Amino acid sequence: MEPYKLFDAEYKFACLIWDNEPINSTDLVKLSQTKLGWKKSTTYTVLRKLCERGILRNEGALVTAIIKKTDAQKYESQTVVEKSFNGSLPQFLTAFLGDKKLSEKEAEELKRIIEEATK
Amino acid sequence: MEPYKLFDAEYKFACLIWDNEPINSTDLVKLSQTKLGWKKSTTYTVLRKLCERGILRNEGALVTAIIKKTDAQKYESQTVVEKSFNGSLPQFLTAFLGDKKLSEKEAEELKRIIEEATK
DNA sequence: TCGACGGGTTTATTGAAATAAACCTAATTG
DNA sequence: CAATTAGGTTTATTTCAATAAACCCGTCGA
Repeated sequence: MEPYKLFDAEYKFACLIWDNEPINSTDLVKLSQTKLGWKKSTTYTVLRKLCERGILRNEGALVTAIIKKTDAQKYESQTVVEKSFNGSLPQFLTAFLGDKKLSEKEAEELKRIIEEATK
Repeated sequence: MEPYKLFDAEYKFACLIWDNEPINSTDLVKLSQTKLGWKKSTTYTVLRKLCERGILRNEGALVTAIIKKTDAQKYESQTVVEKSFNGSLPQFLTAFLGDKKLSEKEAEELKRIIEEATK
Protein backbone atom coordinates (compact mmCIF):
# COMPACT_ATOMS: atom_id res chain seq x y z
CA MET A 1 0.00 0.00 0.00
CA GLU A 2 1.26 3.42 -0.80
CA PRO A 3 1.96 5.36 2.36
CA TYR A 4 -0.70 8.01 2.16
CA LYS A 5 -3.52 6.14 0.50
CA LEU A 6 -6.70 6.41 2.53
CA PHE A 7 -9.91 4.68 1.59
CA ASP A 8 -13.13 6.58 1.85
CA ALA A 9 -14.11 5.41 5.31
CA GLU A 10 -10.56 5.82 6.52
CA TYR A 11 -10.37 9.36 5.24
CA LYS A 12 -13.56 10.40 7.01
CA PHE A 13 -12.24 8.83 10.17
CA ALA A 14 -8.85 10.47 9.88
CA CYS A 15 -10.60 13.81 9.45
CA LEU A 16 -12.12 13.42 12.90
CA ILE A 17 -8.65 13.05 14.30
CA TRP A 18 -7.13 15.88 12.31
CA ASP A 19 -9.90 18.12 13.54
CA ASN A 20 -9.71 17.02 17.16
CA GLU A 21 -6.25 15.77 17.98
CA PRO A 22 -4.94 14.98 20.41
CA ILE A 23 -7.99 12.96 21.33
CA ASN A 24 -8.52 10.27 23.88
CA SER A 25 -9.47 6.95 22.28
CA THR A 26 -12.67 6.54 24.24
CA ASP A 27 -13.74 10.01 23.22
CA LEU A 28 -12.87 9.10 19.65
CA VAL A 29 -15.15 6.09 19.91
CA LYS A 30 -17.97 8.41 20.94
CA LEU A 31 -17.16 10.88 18.21
CA SER A 32 -17.12 8.17 15.55
CA GLN A 33 -20.44 6.96 16.85
CA THR A 34 -22.11 10.32 16.49
CA LYS A 35 -20.35 11.55 13.34
CA LEU A 36 -20.02 8.32 11.39
CA GLY A 37 -22.45 5.96 13.10
CA TRP A 38 -19.66 3.53 13.92
CA LYS A 39 -19.61 0.95 16.67
CA LYS A 40 -16.73 0.85 19.12
CA SER A 41 -15.12 -2.16 17.50
CA THR A 42 -15.21 -0.52 14.09
CA THR A 43 -13.42 2.50 15.43
CA TYR A 44 -10.70 0.41 17.05
CA THR A 45 -10.29 -1.75 13.97
CA VAL A 46 -9.81 1.18 11.65
CA LEU A 47 -7.68 2.99 14.18
CA ARG A 48 -5.32 0.04 14.50
CA LYS A 49 -4.97 -0.34 10.75
CA LEU A 50 -4.09 3.29 10.32
CA CYS A 51 -1.59 3.02 13.13
CA GLU A 52 -0.01 -0.02 11.52
CA ARG A 53 0.31 1.93 8.31
CA GLY A 54 2.06 4.76 10.10
CA ILE A 55 -0.72 7.26 9.54
CA LEU A 56 -1.98 7.62 13.08
CA ARG A 57 -0.57 6.92 16.50
CA ASN A 58 -2.30 5.64 19.63
CA GLU A 59 -0.16 5.92 22.71
CA GLY A 60 -1.57 5.58 26.19
CA ALA A 61 -5.08 5.97 24.78
CA LEU A 62 -4.13 9.26 23.22
CA VAL A 63 -4.65 9.36 19.49
CA THR A 64 -2.72 11.70 17.25
CA ALA A 65 -1.95 11.93 13.56
CA ILE A 66 1.48 11.17 12.20
CA ILE A 67 0.87 12.34 8.68
CA LYS A 68 -0.67 15.70 8.02
CA LYS A 69 -4.02 16.18 6.39
CA THR A 70 -2.41 18.28 3.70
CA ASP A 71 -0.09 15.43 2.80
CA ALA A 72 -2.96 13.00 2.49
CA GLN A 73 -4.81 15.53 0.38
CA LYS A 74 -1.79 16.13 -1.78
CA TYR A 75 -1.52 12.43 -2.43
CA GLU A 76 -5.21 12.20 -3.23
CA SER A 77 -5.15 15.15 -5.60
CA GLN A 78 -2.09 13.92 -7.44
CA THR A 79 -3.49 10.43 -7.72
CA VAL A 80 -6.68 11.58 -9.38
CA VAL A 81 -4.82 13.84 -11.78
CA GLU A 82 -2.53 11.00 -12.76
CA LYS A 83 -5.16 8.32 -13.05
CA SER A 84 -7.91 10.23 -14.75
CA PHE A 85 -6.20 13.16 -16.38
CA ASN A 86 -2.99 11.77 -17.68
CA GLY A 87 -1.08 13.77 -15.12
CA SER A 88 -2.27 17.03 -16.61
CA LEU A 89 -3.53 19.69 -14.23
CA PRO A 90 -4.88 21.81 -17.10
CA GLN A 91 -6.95 18.83 -18.22
CA PHE A 92 -8.24 18.43 -14.71
CA LEU A 93 -9.18 22.07 -14.40
CA THR A 94 -10.86 22.12 -17.76
CA ALA A 95 -12.96 19.10 -16.89
CA PHE A 96 -13.79 20.39 -13.45
CA LEU A 97 -14.89 23.77 -14.63
CA GLY A 98 -16.89 22.52 -17.57
CA ASP A 99 -19.45 25.20 -18.23
CA LYS A 100 -19.28 26.41 -14.67
CA LYS A 101 -18.89 30.13 -14.32
CA LEU A 102 -16.56 31.62 -11.76
CA SER A 103 -17.10 34.94 -10.06
CA GLU A 104 -14.36 37.55 -10.27
CA LYS A 105 -13.47 36.84 -6.70
CA GLU A 106 -13.15 33.10 -7.18
CA ALA A 107 -11.05 33.59 -10.26
CA GLU A 108 -8.78 35.97 -8.44
CA GLU A 109 -8.25 33.51 -5.64
CA LEU A 110 -7.36 30.72 -8.02
CA LYS A 111 -4.99 32.90 -9.99
CA ARG A 112 -3.32 33.97 -6.80
CA ILE A 113 -2.72 30.34 -5.86
CA ILE A 114 -1.19 29.74 -9.25
CA GLU A 115 0.96 32.85 -9.05
CA GLU A 116 2.16 31.69 -5.71
CA ALA A 117 3.45 28.48 -7.26
CA THR A 118 5.66 30.26 -9.75
CA LYS A 119 7.80 31.94 -7.14
CA MET B 1 -25.05 4.00 -8.89
CA GLU B 2 -24.49 7.51 -10.05
CA PRO B 3 -24.65 7.68 -13.82
CA TYR B 4 -21.05 8.54 -14.58
CA LYS B 5 -19.21 6.72 -11.83
CA LEU B 6 -16.52 4.49 -13.30
CA PHE B 7 -14.35 2.24 -11.18
CA ASP B 8 -10.67 2.12 -11.89
CA ALA B 9 -10.71 -0.89 -14.17
CA GLU B 10 -13.79 0.40 -15.91
CA TYR B 11 -12.23 3.76 -16.56
CA LYS B 12 -9.13 2.27 -18.17
CA PHE B 13 -11.36 0.11 -20.31
CA ALA B 14 -13.60 2.97 -21.33
CA CYS B 15 -10.51 4.92 -22.34
CA LEU B 16 -9.72 2.26 -24.92
CA ILE B 17 -13.13 2.81 -26.42
CA TRP B 18 -12.99 6.60 -26.29
CA ASP B 19 -9.67 6.44 -28.06
CA ASN B 20 -10.73 3.93 -30.69
CA GLU B 21 -14.44 4.13 -31.25
CA PRO B 22 -16.23 2.90 -33.14
CA ILE B 23 -14.53 -0.40 -32.54
CA ASN B 24 -15.56 -3.91 -33.35
CA SER B 25 -16.03 -6.02 -30.23
CA THR B 26 -13.59 -8.72 -31.28
CA ASP B 27 -10.97 -6.09 -31.94
CA LEU B 28 -11.73 -4.63 -28.54
CA VAL B 29 -11.10 -8.02 -26.98
CA LYS B 30 -7.67 -8.03 -28.61
CA LEU B 31 -6.97 -4.48 -27.57
CA SER B 32 -7.93 -5.18 -23.97
CA GLN B 33 -5.68 -8.20 -24.04
CA THR B 34 -2.65 -6.23 -25.16
CA LYS B 35 -3.30 -3.00 -23.27
CA LEU B 36 -4.82 -4.31 -20.04
CA GLY B 37 -3.90 -7.99 -20.05
CA TRP B 38 -7.56 -8.97 -19.92
CA LYS B 39 -9.07 -12.25 -21.05
CA LYS B 40 -11.93 -12.25 -23.49
CA SER B 41 -14.53 -13.00 -20.85
CA THR B 42 -13.33 -10.14 -18.69
CA THR B 43 -13.74 -7.75 -21.58
CA TYR B 44 -17.25 -8.91 -22.33
CA THR B 45 -18.24 -8.85 -18.66
CA VAL B 46 -17.11 -5.28 -18.17
CA LEU B 47 -18.48 -4.24 -21.54
CA ARG B 48 -21.91 -5.57 -20.69
CA LYS B 49 -21.98 -3.85 -17.33
CA LEU B 50 -21.09 -0.52 -18.84
CA CYS B 51 -23.75 -1.02 -21.49
CA GLU B 52 -26.33 -1.81 -18.83
CA ARG B 53 -25.40 1.38 -17.06
CA GLY B 54 -25.85 3.39 -20.23
CA ILE B 55 -22.22 4.33 -20.57
CA LEU B 56 -21.34 2.29 -23.64
CA ARG B 57 -23.28 0.71 -26.45
CA ASN B 58 -22.65 -2.54 -28.29
CA GLU B 59 -24.79 -2.90 -31.38
CA GLY B 60 -24.09 -5.49 -34.02
CA ALA B 61 -20.65 -6.06 -32.49
CA LEU B 62 -19.83 -2.40 -32.87
CA VAL B 63 -18.90 -0.73 -29.65
CA THR B 64 -19.31 2.98 -29.12
CA ALA B 65 -19.48 5.31 -26.15
CA ILE B 66 -22.70 6.93 -25.07
CA ILE B 67 -21.26 9.26 -22.52
CA LYS B 68 -18.30 11.41 -23.36
CA LYS B 69 -14.93 11.10 -21.74
CA THR B 70 -15.11 14.71 -20.67
CA ASP B 71 -18.34 14.03 -18.81
CA ALA B 72 -16.84 11.09 -16.96
CA GLN B 73 -13.82 13.21 -16.13
CA LYS B 74 -15.97 16.05 -14.96
CA TYR B 75 -17.79 13.73 -12.62
CA GLU B 76 -14.53 12.30 -11.33
CA SER B 77 -12.97 15.69 -10.75
CA GLN B 78 -16.01 17.03 -8.93
CA THR B 79 -16.26 13.93 -6.81
CA VAL B 80 -12.72 14.18 -5.54
CA VAL B 81 -13.07 17.87 -4.81
CA GLU B 82 -16.23 17.23 -2.85
CA LYS B 83 -15.04 14.19 -0.96
CA SER B 84 -11.54 15.26 -0.08
CA PHE B 85 -11.56 19.03 -0.32
CA ASN B 86 -14.87 20.03 1.06
CA GLY B 87 -16.01 21.13 -2.38
CA SER B 88 -13.33 23.78 -2.54
CA LEU B 89 -11.33 24.05 -5.75
CA PRO B 90 -8.84 26.43 -4.14
CA GLN B 91 -8.17 23.85 -1.44
CA PHE B 92 -7.64 21.23 -4.11
CA LEU B 93 -5.25 23.40 -6.06
CA THR B 94 -3.30 24.35 -2.98
CA ALA B 95 -2.88 20.72 -1.96
CA PHE B 96 -2.00 19.64 -5.47
CA LEU B 97 0.62 22.27 -5.99
CA GLY B 98 2.21 21.90 -2.58
CA ASP B 99 5.75 23.09 -3.03
CA LYS B 100 5.68 22.35 -6.72
CA LYS B 101 6.92 25.13 -8.90
CA LEU B 102 5.19 26.04 -12.11
CA SER B 103 6.91 27.47 -15.14
CA GLU B 104 5.67 30.75 -16.58
CA LYS B 105 4.13 28.84 -19.43
CA GLU B 106 2.24 26.42 -17.22
CA ALA B 107 0.98 29.22 -15.04
CA GLU B 108 -0.21 31.13 -18.08
CA GLU B 109 -2.09 28.14 -19.35
CA LEU B 110 -3.84 27.59 -16.04
CA LYS B 111 -4.73 31.24 -15.70
CA ARG B 112 -6.13 31.22 -19.20
CA ILE B 113 -8.39 28.29 -18.30
CA ILE B 114 -9.61 30.17 -15.26
CA GLU B 115 -10.17 33.37 -17.22
CA GLU B 116 -12.16 31.38 -19.70
CA ALA B 117 -14.54 30.29 -16.94
CA THR B 118 -15.39 33.84 -15.97
CA LYS B 119 -16.90 34.79 -19.30
C1' DT C 1 -15.98 -7.59 46.10
C1' DC C 2 -18.27 -6.97 42.38
C1' DG C 3 -19.95 -4.69 38.66
C1' DA C 4 -19.33 -1.02 35.57
C1' DC C 5 -16.26 1.22 32.75
C1' DG C 6 -11.99 2.16 30.05
C1' DG C 7 -9.28 0.41 26.55
C1' DG C 8 -8.68 -2.49 23.82
C1' DT C 9 -8.13 -7.55 20.53
C1' DT C 10 -9.89 -11.55 17.93
C1' DT C 11 -12.64 -13.19 14.80
C1' DA C 12 -16.52 -12.84 11.58
C1' DT C 13 -19.71 -11.15 8.08
C1' DT C 14 -20.99 -8.80 4.06
C1' DG C 15 -20.79 -6.78 -0.25
C1' DA C 16 -18.78 -5.55 -4.23
C1' DA C 17 -14.78 -4.84 -7.59
C1' DA C 18 -11.83 -7.40 -10.57
C1' DT C 19 -11.05 -11.19 -13.24
C1' DA C 20 -11.83 -15.32 -15.69
C1' DA C 21 -13.13 -20.38 -16.83
C1' DA C 22 -16.36 -22.81 -19.18
C1' DC C 23 -19.84 -22.93 -22.06
C1' DC C 24 -22.98 -21.67 -26.11
C1' DT C 25 -24.56 -20.80 -31.01
C1' DA C 26 -24.18 -19.29 -35.73
C1' DA C 27 -21.42 -18.45 -39.50
C1' DT C 28 -17.39 -19.46 -42.20
C1' DT C 29 -13.77 -21.85 -44.31
C1' DG C 30 -10.48 -25.50 -45.69
C1' DC D 1 -18.60 -31.83 -43.16
C1' DA D 2 -15.41 -30.89 -39.60
C1' DA D 3 -12.93 -27.53 -37.52
C1' DT D 4 -12.43 -22.83 -36.53
C1' DT D 5 -13.79 -18.29 -35.55
C1' DA D 6 -16.84 -14.52 -34.12
C1' DG D 7 -19.52 -12.97 -30.67
C1' DG D 8 -21.07 -13.56 -26.99
C1' DT D 9 -23.43 -15.46 -21.77
C1' DT D 10 -23.38 -17.94 -17.33
C1' DT D 11 -21.33 -18.82 -13.46
C1' DA D 12 -17.37 -18.69 -10.33
C1' DT D 13 -13.34 -17.19 -7.74
C1' DT D 14 -10.61 -14.03 -5.31
C1' DT D 15 -9.67 -10.16 -2.88
C1' DC D 16 -10.48 -6.60 0.13
C1' DA D 17 -13.03 -2.52 2.11
C1' DA D 18 -16.40 -1.78 5.57
C1' DT D 19 -18.42 -2.97 9.63
C1' DA D 20 -19.25 -5.24 13.84
C1' DA D 21 -20.11 -8.99 17.49
C1' DA D 22 -18.07 -11.10 21.09
C1' DC D 23 -14.67 -11.38 24.06
C1' DC D 24 -10.68 -9.93 27.32
C1' DC D 25 -8.38 -7.70 31.24
C1' DG D 26 -7.27 -4.20 34.62
C1' DT D 27 -9.01 -0.67 37.68
C1' DC D 28 -11.95 1.89 40.54
C1' DG D 29 -15.94 3.43 43.06
C1' DA D 30 -20.08 1.93 45.95
